Amino acid sequence: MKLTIKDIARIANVSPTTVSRVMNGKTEYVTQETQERVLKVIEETNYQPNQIARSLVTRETRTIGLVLPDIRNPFFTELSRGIEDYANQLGYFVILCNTDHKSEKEIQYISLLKDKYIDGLIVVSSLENPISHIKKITTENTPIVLIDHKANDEEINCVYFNNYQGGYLATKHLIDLGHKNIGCITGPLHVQSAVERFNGYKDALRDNNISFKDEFIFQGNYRYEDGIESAKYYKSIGVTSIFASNDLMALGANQKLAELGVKIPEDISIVGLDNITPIGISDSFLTTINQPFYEMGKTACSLLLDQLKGLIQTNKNIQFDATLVLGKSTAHPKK
Amino acid sequence: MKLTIKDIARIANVSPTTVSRVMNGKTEYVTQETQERVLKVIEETNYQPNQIARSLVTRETRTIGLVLPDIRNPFFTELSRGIEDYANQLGYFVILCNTDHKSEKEIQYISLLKDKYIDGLIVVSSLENPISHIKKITTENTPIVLIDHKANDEEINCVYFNNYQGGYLATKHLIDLGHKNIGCITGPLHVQSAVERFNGYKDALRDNNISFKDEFIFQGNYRYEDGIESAKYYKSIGVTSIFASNDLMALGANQKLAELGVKIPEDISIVGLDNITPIGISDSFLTTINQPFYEMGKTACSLLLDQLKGLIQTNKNIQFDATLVLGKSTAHPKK
DNA sequence: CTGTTAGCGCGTTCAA
DNA sequence: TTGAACGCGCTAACAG
Repeated sequence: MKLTIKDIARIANVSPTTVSRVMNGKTEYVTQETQERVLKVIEETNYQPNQIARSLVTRETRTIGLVLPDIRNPFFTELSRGIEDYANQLGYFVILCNTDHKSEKEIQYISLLKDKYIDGLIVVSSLENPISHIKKITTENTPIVLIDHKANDEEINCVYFNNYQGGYLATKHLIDLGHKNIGCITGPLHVQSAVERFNGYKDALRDNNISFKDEFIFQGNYRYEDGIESAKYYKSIGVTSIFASNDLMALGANQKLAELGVKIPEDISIVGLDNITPIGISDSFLTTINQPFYEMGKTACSLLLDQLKGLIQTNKNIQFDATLVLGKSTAHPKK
Repeated sequence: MKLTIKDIARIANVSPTTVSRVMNGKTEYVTQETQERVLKVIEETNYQPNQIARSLVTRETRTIGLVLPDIRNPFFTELSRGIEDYANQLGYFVILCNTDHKSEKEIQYISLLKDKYIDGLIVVSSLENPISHIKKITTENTPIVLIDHKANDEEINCVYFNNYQGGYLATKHLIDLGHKNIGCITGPLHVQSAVERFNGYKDALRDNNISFKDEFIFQGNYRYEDGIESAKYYKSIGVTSIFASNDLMALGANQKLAELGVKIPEDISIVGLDNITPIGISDSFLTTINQPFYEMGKTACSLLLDQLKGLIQTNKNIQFDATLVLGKSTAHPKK
């Protein structure tokens, strides 16, 4: 049979309250003596308080919910470790929910997790209008952090990556190497991040007096296969370099181009974006733009816990910078 | 302010007990009429019962703990999705804890999660003697499933992969292709799975009258880098094929051998084990042995939940079979 | 400094 | 068929 606070109290010859006080460090009003006596009993009996009962009265579960599309996606794996490491360090547990990019699943999970079960919520949303949706199903007082989304004003806490800067830096790198014919594999252009990356590409060209050419654009969908598909096209039109809007497509293009006998980077330079480090690819092969997933997760979690503890009141928008990671997939164009 | 069962009772003009009965489907003794009235109020007020309070009396949290070394490892990512999909489908949440292969962290997590917070536990242990350790910190009645471990008798529920068969099949495949000089990159031989895979290799040779040669063995540590390191050695001693005890090492060896000008599979065939499908590697390149991570997770979870619900009493050991997955990294040896 | 009382929000007797 | 009373194990308010 499990021991309760009453048992400990009886054995230590004190009241349950005193035991509670000792456990919770409210030791200011407890004699050194009784304190030691209680601690000894707790130690000896290996007593652990019932968290459920405790939560019922304190109204905190020390558990946060993490809702994301799919943990198998390397971004989210890394992100989740950032979140979990931070949370666990502060004594919080993390409940993980995969939505598979489905709105119904996302809404259902959030609704289930809601304010009764968790202290806070971190969401990588797949909804069209996440803020209004999520605010509808959660209550005022549930702290929330949105990842990969940017809010207006201080509606909600947001942590996101500067996608525009990512596209800009990637393209600028190619320009700096001397490239003028620069292809761009875009992401799905109904998605914000893809548009921003694309805008970065366009502005980098403009700022360096290189004219934008429609035929250099290949619309992809962020998938490895899109990179594969683009390869034949780019080989045929003769660009000297390619900016792929994410690493998956960059690697796909690289793979297929190599198969087609195109030398990377001698014939065509490739730069990606995200800096996922897939197993089995020699490190530092791909030149890319780093997106600090782990750090973003950590920051999201710290933002959440700070709010939870009342350390901050206002919501924040925190943007993470893009940085260039040099690899072996880019070089000067051939003369 | 949050609504409680009392509020609903008052609004519907019944007692809290009746509301409780309606919510829990104990409707046998409730008039159709009152039932509808209560349901209507619940609907209108969007009332959701407090799970904490409920858990305090029912003694179930509908939450399970998942303790594993590192979610970033593709095996565990896949495994966790198998577990989560199954759990969520049945209305359970999953709390994820990464131990980074550290015994202290593992013990600490399990101890924290313990029987008060969760209904059951799934563990991929890094402990030397997981069963005795884990049984010590958990109580009798906490259902537990161990993954990647095999128990004697019915001490505990276990789900594991037939590593021996994996090593055997991989080696047999090379033999069937006509190879006689077959290298083996082993895993860390203080780990059970590595020993079993190695034994599979040895027995496959023996059963086919190929003598075991010490110089064909390269001891690795399951890391990509070990594969890289082994390449030079294998090139120098002139094997025609290599069985790598996991895919990571297989891919490492492949990478380095290619750089050294060795053609795969013409000069050297490579077969791996695990069937992880790393992003950026063309699908089906590597010939390997499939380990069904997702299925194993699902099975582990179903085992746990069955036990939770009292559907099964005895503990089970469930073994998963190895299957060959043909890729492009193996071929007949040159004459 | 310590203990008594009350109550968190539910499910579960037991009596009506 | 319904409801009043009790208790799950704990913390908080108030006395002493």
